[in-house]
Amino acid sequence: MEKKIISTKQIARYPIYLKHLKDLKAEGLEIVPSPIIAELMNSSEEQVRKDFQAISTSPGKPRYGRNIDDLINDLEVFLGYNKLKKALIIGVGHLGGAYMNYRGFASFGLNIVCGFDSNIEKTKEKINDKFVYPMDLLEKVIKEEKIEIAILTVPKDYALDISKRLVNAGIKGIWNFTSVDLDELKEKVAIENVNLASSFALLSHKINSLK
Amino acid sequence: MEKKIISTKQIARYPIYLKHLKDLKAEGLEIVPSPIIAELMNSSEEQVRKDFQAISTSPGKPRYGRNIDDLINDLEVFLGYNKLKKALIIGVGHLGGAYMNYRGFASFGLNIVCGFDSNIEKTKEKINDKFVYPMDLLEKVIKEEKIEIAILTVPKDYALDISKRLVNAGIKGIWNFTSVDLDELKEKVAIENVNLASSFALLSHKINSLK
DNA sequence: TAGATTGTTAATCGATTAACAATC
DNA sequence: TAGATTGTTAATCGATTAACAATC
Repeated sequence: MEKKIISTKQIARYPIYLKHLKDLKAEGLEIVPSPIIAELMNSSEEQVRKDFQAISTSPGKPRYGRNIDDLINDLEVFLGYNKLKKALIIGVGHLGGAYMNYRGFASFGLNIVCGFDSNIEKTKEKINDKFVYPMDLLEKVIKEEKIEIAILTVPKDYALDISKRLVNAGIKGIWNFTSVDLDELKEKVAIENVNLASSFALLSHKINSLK
Repeated sequence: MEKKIISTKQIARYPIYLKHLKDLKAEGLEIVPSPIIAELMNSSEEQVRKDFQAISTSPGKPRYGRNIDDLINDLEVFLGYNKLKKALIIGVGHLGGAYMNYRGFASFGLNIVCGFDSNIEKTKEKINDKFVYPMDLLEKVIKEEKIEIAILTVPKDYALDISKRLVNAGIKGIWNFTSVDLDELKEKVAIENVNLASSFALLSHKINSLK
C-alpha cells in the first residue's frame, strides 16, 4: 500500500470529521456519504473523499458511502487516540491549572500524569488528583514514568531553558502555550505552538471584514 | 493607494513579526533589513518583504531596510492593538477563570470588562478585580457597556444558544474556545475557533514524523 | 437497469519562491 | 561607484475544485 502525503491542513480537519461522525453515529447513522459530511464541514464532497481516502484502510462503496464505524476507527487510529500517551504540565499557573482539570485530553488518548511548578507552595496539594512536583524532579519523573509529551504553560522567561531540559530528559513533543519561539529545538523534538495572538488577529480581521 | 489582499496565513504571521520587532527594538536596533527578520521567522526574505509591503504605510529603503518604529506602528495599527476593544468572558470555569486572570490580552487592546456564569456561586466574588454576572444580565451589560467581543468558554451544550443571544445583543466577534460548530452564525458575527483537538493532532503527527 | 456515489485524473486557484531591475 | 536591499514580475509548488469514468 502506497503511503499518501497528508498536509497539515488535512490533519487539522481530521479531529473535526471525527466529532461530526460521532454525532451522526449517536443519531443512529451507519453509512455516511461524502455530501452529508461536506455539508457539516462547510467544505466540498471532493475534499471529504480525498481526506478519507488518505487515511482509510478500506475503500468507500459507490452509491452507499462509507461505513461510519470503520471511518471512526480509521480516524482514531490515524490520530493516535487509541494509543495511551503520558503527558505532564509544566507551570501550574492559571492556564496550567485549568489544563490539570480539563477532562477533554483523555479523548485524545492523553493521560496527564502530574504537574510541575517552581513555586513550592503549589506542590503542597493535588490538583484533580494529580501531584504537582517541584522542578528539580523533572528529569527523574520523565524518565521513570516514560513521559512523552509536555504541555508548556510557564512564564516566557523560563520557556526555552525548561524546554531544553525536557528535550534532554527524553520528551518527544512539546505543546507550547507560551509566546516563546522554540524553533531552535525542532530538530530534536516535535513542537506545536498555540498562539493566542495569531488567533486573535484572525478574529479582529474578520470583525473588520464584516463591518 | 490600492488595497492589497491579505491572506489568513499572513494575518497569523503579523503578531509574530511584531513580537520579534519589539525584541529587536529592545536590543537597540533602529533599522531592520528583511534577511534579519526572515532568519527569526524561519522564512524567506521575499516573504518578509511581501508581508511588510502589504501592511506598511511607507516603503522600505534599499540598502537600509525599514525603520523599526514605523514598522511596529504599522503592525499595531493593522492588528488594531491601538484601538481599545471591550470583551467579556462567558463561562467562568477553569479555562474562563484563567482568562479572567490573563494579563496578555491587554497588549492586543483587549479590555476584559467582566465575566458571566450560570452558577450563582461564581457571581459572588470578583476575579482579578472583575465582576462575574449571572447569565440573565448578559444582554443588558453588552448593550450598556457596548461590548464588542465575547470569549466563549462554556460547556458545549450551551455554546450555540448562548452564541445566538450574543449575536442578538450586538456582539461583533466570538472567540470560540468550545468544540462546538458555530458556523451557522458566521454571516452575522465574526467567529474564530481555537481548536485544541486540531492542534494536538498536529503535535501527534510531528512526533510520529520525527521517530 | 438507472442513478448516486465513489476514486482518479485534469484544471484552477492561491501562496510561496525565484529572478531581476531599481535605488539609495 | 559598488553593493546591499528594495519592490516587481515570473515561475514553481501545493492544495482545492472540477470533470468524468467506474461501480454497486
